[in-house]
Amino acid sequence: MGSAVTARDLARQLGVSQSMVSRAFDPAASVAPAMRARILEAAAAANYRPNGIAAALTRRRSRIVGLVMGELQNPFYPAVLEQMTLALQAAGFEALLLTVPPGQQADACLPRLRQYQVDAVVLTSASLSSAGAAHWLGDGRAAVLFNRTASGPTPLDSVACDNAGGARLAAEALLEAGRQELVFVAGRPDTSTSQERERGFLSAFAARGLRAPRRIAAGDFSYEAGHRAALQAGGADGIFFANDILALGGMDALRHAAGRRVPQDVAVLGFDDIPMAGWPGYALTTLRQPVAAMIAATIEILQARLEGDPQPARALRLPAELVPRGSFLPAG
Amino acid sequence: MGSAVTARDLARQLGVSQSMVSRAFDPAASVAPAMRARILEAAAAANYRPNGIAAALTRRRSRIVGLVMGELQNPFYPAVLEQMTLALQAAGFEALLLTVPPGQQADACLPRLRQYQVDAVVLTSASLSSAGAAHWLGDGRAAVLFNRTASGPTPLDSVACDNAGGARLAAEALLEAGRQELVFVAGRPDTSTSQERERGFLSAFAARGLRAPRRIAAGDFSYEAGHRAALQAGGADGIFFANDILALGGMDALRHAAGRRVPQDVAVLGFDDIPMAGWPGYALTTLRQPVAAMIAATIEILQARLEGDPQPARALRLPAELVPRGSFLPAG
DNA sequence: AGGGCTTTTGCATCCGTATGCAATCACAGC
DNA sequence: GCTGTGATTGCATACGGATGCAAAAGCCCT
Repeated sequence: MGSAVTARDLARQLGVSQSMVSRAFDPAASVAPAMRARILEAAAAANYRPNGIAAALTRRRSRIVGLVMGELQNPFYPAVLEQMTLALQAAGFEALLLTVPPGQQADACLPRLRQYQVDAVVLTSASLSSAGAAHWLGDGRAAVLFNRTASGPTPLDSVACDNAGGARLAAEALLEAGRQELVFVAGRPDTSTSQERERGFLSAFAARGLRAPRRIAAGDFSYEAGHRAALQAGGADGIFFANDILALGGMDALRHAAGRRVPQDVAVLGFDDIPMAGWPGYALTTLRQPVAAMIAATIEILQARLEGDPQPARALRLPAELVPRGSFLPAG
Repeated sequence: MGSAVTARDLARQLGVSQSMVSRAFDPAASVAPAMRARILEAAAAANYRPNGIAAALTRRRSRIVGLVMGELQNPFYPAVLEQMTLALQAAGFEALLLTVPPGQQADACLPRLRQYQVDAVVLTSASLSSAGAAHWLGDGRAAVLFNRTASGPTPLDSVACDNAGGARLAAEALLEAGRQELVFVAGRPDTSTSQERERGFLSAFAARGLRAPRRIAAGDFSYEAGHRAALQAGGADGIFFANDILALGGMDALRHAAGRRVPQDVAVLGFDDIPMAGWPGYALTTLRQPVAAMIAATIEILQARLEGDPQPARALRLPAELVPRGSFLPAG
């Protein structure tokens, strides 16, 4: 603390000005190569690193990105969080993690984020009101919705996977396998993921002139909700759950409570491809989200926006991939 | 950005000095009640909040706590992360999330944490070298190991659950139930959790003058490792896994690959009580870590240290609780 | 050698807030 | 009404670095 070396200390020690120390750390600054080398060497020796807080103050850019997470109990997100943090670090940002207190709107986090001069926000789970978004963006800060899409017209960029397309794949595979009585289990109704997956699933039926499959509302994206939903599925021979965690709960219900065999009696499909989907006890056939690509895209968009990219907001969609496992083996 | 209201703006508008605005936000400062009310009201109207970055600069305290996480793929940690973030927020801190790139020492994160003037660090999974710890603490910053204990003599505080005691409970329950051929499955060997759980498990045997149970090294704390380990368990009639995720992999192996019934043929116990342990498909009997209490203790220690508490480092242990489920029903 | 240029460097100042210190004010006691 | 005392307030400066601007130093050419 008192022992922390400052740019001034280093400058004095080297007999140069503090500005030069500052510039030596800015690759874009014009500094004689010899001088830069001398400074960086001395800095390394003294264990000096520019104070990020002070830099943030003058630059009006903190290089901190707020990560607003909810639903951390959905096993899809920990992996996202881990990779996102690493990717942000690699891009030169730090990640400030905010958890939305259950039931709250993400808008509640904005004041705290502004207070810490966060450059950008990545929102998963929770979304922003368009008023909140407009306010935030108006300040020259960036925001990206991850695995989510804004409902109304919005100035927010979003990155998600092609939920509808993935769900259509699920429906087509089930239909081609000759499954007759299909069911869709919806998750949290106010999420774009659940809505889009439902829409995509239905679209395959419409395209073939079939009547829409039965729909069960699980209420939210939890194991327990999936469990309950599956018990209402009656004699369905194919169930597409809005995400994996629902599907796992559903499979357990089907097998242990309803006494039905998966996949012989009933095929089960999920969405996300969380680690547990691959466990032999479940072997859940599912649609894999291209997480790595989604994260890369997110960061690219953030950086572009921070550099002032004036494009209108985009809703980027990356394709989901069907991962066949034991809970349903597609024909062919 | 340009539109951000500063304390000066507000002060000018109110015809007072900037200092008064600053003080109005400091509950300990002496400000006439009427003045404070007037300022806070105007602040609210103007949507003003003190710039945390600037405050951090003058205060030499950022009110940011670094959270160094690893093993985010272990479902025990997401819950910890979520609660920890909420608790830190409630205590007036922000959480900066750092992921240790796989295989790296947490020391690698310290420079970045210093750079952002983080007040304190909470380390889960990864640990600090004692040199790194000494350096960090010497700077007036705090650090706490969570769910981990330092191996050698160390100046680091730690909060964990009583792993040895919990493991002893597991052993005693198995022995009292008359299980004869017991096995301990170790996790990552260099973690205090695995070591202590093993030690505690063995101690129950020693106390009864029984020879030590068999030991299988899973290698790390993953589902797959647990799966592999269980296949080596032969005719064991009771297996205590160093944590839940190992136990789940083990149960699947026992049931689906080894064709053994749980709990009739073999009792299975885990440690942590992750959400999946409660799923009906597993119904894993396990030792619950008192996560909420551990987090509260962690924050309490952090705060005390930041206020200069000179106590020697403590290793706090909170008791684990046996949660009986279907994978092993203790006698009585 | 001198002029016109391009790099390098240093000087000052600013970012937005906190805080020690001195000035001011309010109010009680006499 | 005047002085003493404590509560309020304003002033000035510091925190650690970034950066516009001008001064200084090279450099190339005629």
